[in-house]
Amino acid sequence: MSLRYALLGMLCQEPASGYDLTKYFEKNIGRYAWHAKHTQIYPELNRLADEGLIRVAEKGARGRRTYGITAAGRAELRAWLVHPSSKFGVRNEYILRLFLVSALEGDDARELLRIQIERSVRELEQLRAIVEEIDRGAPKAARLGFGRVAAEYGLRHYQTMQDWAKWALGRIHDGEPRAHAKAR
Amino acid sequence: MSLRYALLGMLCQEPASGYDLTKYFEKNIGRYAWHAKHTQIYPELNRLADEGLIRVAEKGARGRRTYGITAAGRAELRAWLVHPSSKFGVRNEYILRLFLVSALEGDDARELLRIQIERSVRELEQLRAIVEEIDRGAPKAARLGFGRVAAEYGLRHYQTMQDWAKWALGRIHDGEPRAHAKAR
DNA sequence: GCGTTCATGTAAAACGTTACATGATTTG
DNA sequence: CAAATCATGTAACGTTTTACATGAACGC
Repeated sequence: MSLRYALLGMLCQEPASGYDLTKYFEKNIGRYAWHAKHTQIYPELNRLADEGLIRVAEKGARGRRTYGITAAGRAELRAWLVHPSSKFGVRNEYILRLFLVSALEGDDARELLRIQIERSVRELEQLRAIVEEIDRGAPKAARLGFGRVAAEYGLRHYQTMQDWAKWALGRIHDGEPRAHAKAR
Repeated sequence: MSLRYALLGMLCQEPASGYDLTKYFEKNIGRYAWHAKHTQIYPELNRLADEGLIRVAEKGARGRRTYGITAAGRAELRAWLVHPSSKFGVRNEYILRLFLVSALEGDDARELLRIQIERSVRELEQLRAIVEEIDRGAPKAARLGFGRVAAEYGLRHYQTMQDWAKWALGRIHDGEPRAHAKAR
């Protein structure tokens, strides 16, 4: 059910085609908030159009259809955002891996945590480059999806992950690796 | 496919029943890394047992079966953690909502962001209480799932979310709400 | 003994991924 | 004119949720 709201939210910012939206998912929103592929996006767009929440605003070359949000669509999105819905449903394999690393034997865990930290350093470097590019003008890129907002989140998120992984590494060093490994 | 590794990871820390694991998912790992319900956990445990990756270590009252990981299970988990698999597949409705808020009209967005920030303040307070409890002894709670490691992640994660939401709020205030609302 | 928590399951429906498919337009 | 990219789709399969189901043990 979240997919439709993600789409409405993106179309609320600016009109876009299914192809555009697929790219936004890949680059921005899909990296941090919600992931979807074109095979799910196209049918959902057709459904949203049938329900009158979005509408074809423009037809382009190669059968391209640019959709815009309707008043009904905006109302639907707003209603969803306002209503509490305190239930989560997190799925993040990257974080899962970091959690599970700490279940391994001490040496293994240390080695794998170090690798994960290195990876997130590289991730951060790439993100910093993207943010700089956006901030130094690049007006088109800035508007794509949730460009700047997403990038800022990514920056803070990966920094947090890295700090946490280092904290976890320190904890393993400090002698309390797996309380139960000994007890077994 | 991630579910089975989440289960193996938890059983690697200490033996547990399907019922225990369901609770760990609700309280710890499911809040930050991977979410699953008992209707998915029980069949998966039976499959893992059939494959020899886990085994019934103890039978208790009310049909309770406590599983322990086998050597094969540990090897399987390790192999998965070592191999790169750089593809993400994030799904986090909470973050999605924060992203989408910025797609709304200025006033609406400000109001909703404030509500979200208040929520995460409360969330943080609860977490801090849990962490304190764990650190002040509470040896059983500390061992459940990824208790302390998960709580620390949660702490840092929610603090980051809150800081980011405030940053986003400031950005909306500073006159650049939705570049395209005007252009249309 | 009554309500709650413990403990495990099944089946249908909804959601999401993978593999397959097609053709138009642009770029070099 | 060949390769890359743009652009949209369908069908089979796998994963996850929702609704339904059952019964044992514990606390009051």
